[in-house]
Amino acid sequence: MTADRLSNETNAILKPFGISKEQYNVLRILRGQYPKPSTLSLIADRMISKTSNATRLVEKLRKKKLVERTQCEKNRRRVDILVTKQGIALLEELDPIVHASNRQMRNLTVKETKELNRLLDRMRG
Amino acid sequence: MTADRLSNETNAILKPFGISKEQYNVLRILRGQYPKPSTLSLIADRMISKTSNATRLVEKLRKKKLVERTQCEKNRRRVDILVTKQGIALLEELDPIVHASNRQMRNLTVKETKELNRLLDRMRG
DNA sequence: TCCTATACGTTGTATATACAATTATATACA
DNA sequence: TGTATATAATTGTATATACAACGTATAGGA
Repeated sequence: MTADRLSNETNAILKPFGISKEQYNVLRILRGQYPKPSTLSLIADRMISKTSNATRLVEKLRKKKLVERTQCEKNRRRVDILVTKQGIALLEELDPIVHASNRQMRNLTVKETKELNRLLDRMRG
Repeated sequence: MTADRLSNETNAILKPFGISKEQYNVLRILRGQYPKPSTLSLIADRMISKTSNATRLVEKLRKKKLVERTQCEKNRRRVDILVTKQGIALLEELDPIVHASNRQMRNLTVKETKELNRLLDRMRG
C-alpha cells in the first residue's frame, strides 16, 4: 500500500511527460544495456514481472518512438529492444526531477533510507 | 516492486478461496467496524485508495454474499456496508493461513518488522 | 532425420489502481 | 427561500499486473 502511494506520486510527476513510472523504469533498463539491445525476457527479469507485461509496456514506448523493436537475427525467437535517441533524451530530462522528488517525498534521513533498503532486501529473501 | 512481490504471493494463497488480497483487506476493514456498518469512503480511507475503487471491490464481495449494501437512512448519500456471517467465517478461516504465510515470506525478526513499519509510517508522512 | 522438450514472445481474461466527469444529497448562507 | 458549496458514491477510461493458453523457433536425443 505504502509502495503504491510513492508509486502514484511518481506517476503524477511523469504524467506531463506522457509516460508512466513503469514505462520510465523500462527505459532505464534499456539505457543500462545501451548500446546493446535488450530482450523482453531481460526486461521482465529486471522488473520482476512477466514477459507478457514487458511486451505491452515496450509496445507503448514504441508507439511513442522511445524504443525500437527488431527481430534478432541470430535467434529469431528473440526481439531486440533498443532505446532511441529520443528515449535517452527524455531520460536525461526526467532523471533529476524524479530523483529530487523521491528524496523529498519519502522524508527519510540517509541512514533511514539505508535501513529501509536493507529490510526490503531481507524481505525479498 | 518488493511490495508487489509480497502482494502476489498473498494473492496466490487467497486464490483458492475465491478472493484477492485487496478484497480480503476490505473484509478485514469491515470486520474492524463490525457490527457497525462502514461507508465506502471509510473503506477507501483505510486502503489509502479512491472511493471509486472501493465501490467496485465491495460490489465483487457483494456478489459473493460476503457483504451487504444498504442505503443509509440518516444520510441518503451514504451506503452502509456490512460484512455478512459468511464473510466473517471466511476471514476466520483465512487469517491464520495468511499470517503464517506473511511471517514466513518476509523472513524478518519481530524487531525488524517493527522497524520496517516505523519507516513505512514515516514515508507515509 | 524426426520428435520432443525448452525457450521466447504474444494474446486474452481477470484483477486492481488512478483520474476525471457525473449524479444525488446535504449543508451553509445571503 | 434559493443558490452555491461540500459530501458520498458511481461510472468511464487509461494504466499496470498475474495467469493461462497459444504459436513459433531452437536444441537435444533417439
